[in-house]
Amino acid sequence: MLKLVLAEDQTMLREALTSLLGLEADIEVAGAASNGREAHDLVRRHDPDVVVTDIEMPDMTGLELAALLKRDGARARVLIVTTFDRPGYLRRALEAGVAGFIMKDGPSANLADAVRRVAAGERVIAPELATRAWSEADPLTDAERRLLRLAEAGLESPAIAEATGLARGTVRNYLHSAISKLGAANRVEAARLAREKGWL
Amino acid sequence: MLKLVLAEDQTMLREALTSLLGLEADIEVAGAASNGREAHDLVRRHDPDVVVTDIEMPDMTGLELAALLKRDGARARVLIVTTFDRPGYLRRALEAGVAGFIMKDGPSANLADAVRRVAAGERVIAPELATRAWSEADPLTDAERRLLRLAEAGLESPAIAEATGLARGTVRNYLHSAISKLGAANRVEAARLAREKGWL
DNA sequence: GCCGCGAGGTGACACCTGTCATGCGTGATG
DNA sequence: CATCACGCATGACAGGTGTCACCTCGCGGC
Repeated sequence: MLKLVLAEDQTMLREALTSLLGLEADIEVAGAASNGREAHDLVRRHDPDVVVTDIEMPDMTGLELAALLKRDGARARVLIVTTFDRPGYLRRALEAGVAGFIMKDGPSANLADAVRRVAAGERVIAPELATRAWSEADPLTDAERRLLRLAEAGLESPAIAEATGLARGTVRNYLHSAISKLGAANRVEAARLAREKGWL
Repeated sequence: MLKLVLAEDQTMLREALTSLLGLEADIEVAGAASNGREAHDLVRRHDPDVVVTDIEMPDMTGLELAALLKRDGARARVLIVTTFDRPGYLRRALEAGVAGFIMKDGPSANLADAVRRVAAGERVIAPELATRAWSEADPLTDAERRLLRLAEAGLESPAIAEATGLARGTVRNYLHSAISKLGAANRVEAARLAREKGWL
């Protein structure tokens, strides 16, 4: 019997997956959480074989959860199930030592199958992503990422400088650097591109 | 027996919902589509009692589908199931004559229930949204919306002017108008706010 | 006919932005 | 010790942006 913990913030999908996985004869859903922190608690309490988790959740993302479980030395193997085919996500997931990474766009029959294979020690990666994961590395520095996030929200350079403690000129230098690394025409496009790649 | 057609672009959720609704004794899922256009075909073919649809889908959104079915004079009643609690979406949905509007964040047990009530002629609206729907009307004109969408992608005024056939000055006038209507500091923030309200 | 109105446009001004050259510390590496 | 890279900063310039006052043209109402 495979014991698993589920983390997914959308209630309807969480409950639907809980029901469907529960129907499998060899799988038992020990707990379902709506964010990473709750999931972390559930893992400590139930010591499951597999953790199935979304990425984008409030409070703690699935990627942060995976990194935390790795640090804990938890026995559970992590299977990421996500909406977004952002290469950066897969890359960060692999760095956090996850055992599987599949997409919500794939057929749901894949899910139980992936859970079994992950539990058996296999590594399961959505094939359409496998080739792209390492093809494009995140070229941004931490500072550039931070400023891009602020620019994305519509802050102007003086406001960003204020918020970060940097000089206005430095803000523009960092953004310039990000813009040219990404091949964008301006900060707005740069933020959009970085977000699409999963680098933000 | 209630016959229904489902439209949802995320394969995993679509299949999960199809299974769960199929388990209900009084509900039959006649077809499931991954976008609005496919769903429209399925409705014509199956003439269902209820259409359960997501909003944000490629090719044709759920809101466009609802409007189209209304124009067709289709018998089917439409139940929107969405991730986003954007007041503008609910408002547009009501204008398109939908019979129900619930959120994926609600418990999945609600879904079958909502389907039955919608089929029975009731109107079902997620209570947390009902009060907010008409509280804030979309103040934007069509031109402003179009330009905001382009600005959001990172285009600059000359490029927007080129794309729309307007003069550069006019582009700035429209954006200025949108910015001040939304109480934003610049076009980027304006686009973000409008998107959050469901006006874009 | 003419009045008003709204869509679209012009021009000017202060400020923000993207680009680039250049400078100054500090800590690592030879 | 020298120097080299790196993080942060400055200054200057062309061009984009936000704001505002004002113009023009077409069209429906009176």
